Amino acid sequence: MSKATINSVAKYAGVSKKTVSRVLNEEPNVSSATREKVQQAFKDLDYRPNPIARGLAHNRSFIIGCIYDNPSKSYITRVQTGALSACHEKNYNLLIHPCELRGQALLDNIDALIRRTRLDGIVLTPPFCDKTEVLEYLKSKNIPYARVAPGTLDDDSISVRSNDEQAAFEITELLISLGHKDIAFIKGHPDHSSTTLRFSGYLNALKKNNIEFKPELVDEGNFSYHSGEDSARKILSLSPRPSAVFASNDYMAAAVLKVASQLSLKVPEEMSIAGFDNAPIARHIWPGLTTIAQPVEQMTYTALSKLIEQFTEQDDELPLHQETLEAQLIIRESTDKVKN
Amino acid sequence: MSKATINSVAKYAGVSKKTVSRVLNEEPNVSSATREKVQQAFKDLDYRPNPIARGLAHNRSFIIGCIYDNPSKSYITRVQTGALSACHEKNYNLLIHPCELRGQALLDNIDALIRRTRLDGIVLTPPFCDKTEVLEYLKSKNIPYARVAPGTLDDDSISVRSNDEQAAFEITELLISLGHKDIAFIKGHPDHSSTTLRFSGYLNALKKNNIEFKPELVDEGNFSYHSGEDSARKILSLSPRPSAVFASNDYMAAAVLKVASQLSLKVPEEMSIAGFDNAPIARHIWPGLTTIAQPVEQMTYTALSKLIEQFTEQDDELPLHQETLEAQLIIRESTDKVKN
DNA sequence: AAATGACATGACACCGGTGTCACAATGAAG
DNA sequence: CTTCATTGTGACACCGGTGTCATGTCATTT
Repeated sequence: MSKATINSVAKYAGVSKKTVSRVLNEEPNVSSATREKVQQAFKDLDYRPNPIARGLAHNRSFIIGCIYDNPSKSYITRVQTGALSACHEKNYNLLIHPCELRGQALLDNIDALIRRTRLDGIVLTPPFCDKTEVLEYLKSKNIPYARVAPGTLDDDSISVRSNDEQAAFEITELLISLGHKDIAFIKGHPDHSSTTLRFSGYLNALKKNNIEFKPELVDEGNFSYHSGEDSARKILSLSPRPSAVFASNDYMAAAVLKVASQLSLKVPEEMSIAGFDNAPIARHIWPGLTTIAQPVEQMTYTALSKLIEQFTEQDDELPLHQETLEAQLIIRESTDKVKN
Repeated sequence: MSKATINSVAKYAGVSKKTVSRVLNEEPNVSSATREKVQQAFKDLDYRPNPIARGLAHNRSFIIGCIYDNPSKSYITRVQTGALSACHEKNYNLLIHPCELRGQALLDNIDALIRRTRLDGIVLTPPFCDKTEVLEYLKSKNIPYARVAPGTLDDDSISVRSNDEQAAFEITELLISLGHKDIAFIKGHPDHSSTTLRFSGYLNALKKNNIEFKPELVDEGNFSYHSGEDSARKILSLSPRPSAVFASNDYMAAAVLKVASQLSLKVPEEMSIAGFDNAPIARHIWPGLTTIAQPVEQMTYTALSKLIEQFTEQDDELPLHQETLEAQLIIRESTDKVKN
């Protein structure tokens, strides 16, 4: 059985448990002869240190919490994938914690998580990464945190994001370059900073290309498929009808496609549609959606790696707390030249 | 700061730490006066016991692992939701562990997980719940586990599933009742037991309704959208073309819909399509997919609750280790009467 | 030859809880 | 008025690691 403890290893190797501990942690001042004896004992006894005991001694849990409230399962899964690979690399464990941004007891909820698990740090994903309330609470509790895809980089916390605004600008310019002038826009959930950023990329692209901004072409969604349907119905019944719709995410874009089908509008011949996020649905519907792929896994991985590194290198000031990764335009079948 | 330990509480209340521990664990033989004093101290000092120390003393981690290898993000998320609610209820933590069924070092991978975290139990989701190799390994290591949606109930482990075979039978009968006789079937991934069960439900429905089984109408997929596309292309180019397709999950059904669109085949007028799982995509595409909704959250919740209960009630033999929950037929727009 | 310092090692307390056991106080039974 | 259970309580060791400090062994310096 895997009953080997540090004591049994010490006895087996004929040294003190402290020496075993030294070998374990690669501390200096152990003779190579002793080191080898102990390492042989590790192998012979199939020993693994008990992380719980180690945690108690260090007053650490080696647990990272990941907080999210996001309707997109694929986004969540991608965040988890990135977070897990960072954790595994550094021998940490990941605890997932879905919770509601607007829940009445958000801070109590997070507090309960912290106390129940004694976690060492937290990864905040949208929309929590922009919730001042949460950030200040964590600071006051002295819980280190890292932010994934925040809207602002104004404090000195670890933040990794991608260039939402620039990407929205590019996809809008793509539509413009295809001849579209009346480009409708569906906004995302107001609690998410990406909503503002993407809208602003859209506006910038119009401005740069001297296209008049028409407020009636903008509708407010909330990133859900359902909200996209509502917005699409409004937008597609406008007269004159815009020739393209840029939705702030792929679920809403898919909803636009559905409504277009119901109205027997051909996509992309009569209507171009663009989304954002490169969710699986973007390639699971026909025509496939032109969209933006963000490096979600990599953002999370990077943020978490920085966070964990910060635990170990206590005094070295790392100035590179903030990073912006590139998003990528993906052109599929849902966008085409405007029909004259 | 939340520095309150059992020692500080003991001093504050003027009792020994053992007595505090007794109050914490609701042990008998504490006078009500003492109990109140200690409970007041808990409040005054805002004390929470340290789960790590408790874990060390008990040689427990209060961690449950959840192992999965599933291409469907929504399925994973639903499993997680169910697992989390069971864990929170019993003050356990959930560790997610995606890993590859066919990876060369599956058992090593699981072994590393166990040793790294010292977890108290494992939830196995498809396809792991049917992998004899894994089950036997866990038994040999004495790690308690619960199975979600296993194909067989032949051992005495905790298992919660839904009636896949019956559900597939019903959805096939629905198609038959709509007048379809040539109903194609796309199988799932051979490693998943649901693949066999769903196929067998399909066969039973044909048989019961005296419809000839035509092997050329069956194609092998692997639950992925991509495999569904391949199968759809084969099936839809058959001559004569079947009037309906039943795919073993919604992703493959969505792919059939895409291929049908590309061939300008109208769904459901010229072709009925049914899926399985009620994944988000089933209602995110147009027409919406007729499908089967399984109580995934509830299955996982139930399995995990039973598992955790088993830790506490050590000798009481609970005979209700196995349970089957009802799946539900959901009729949407993708199925209709056959055209004559 | 004695003093110095670098290195190697172990004894011991400690992290924050829990289990075991001893013991005092109380009440009931003989 | 003893005797004996029962109840309430605390001292102490222990879970499996880590930190601190003392000590022993050398090689180097003076």
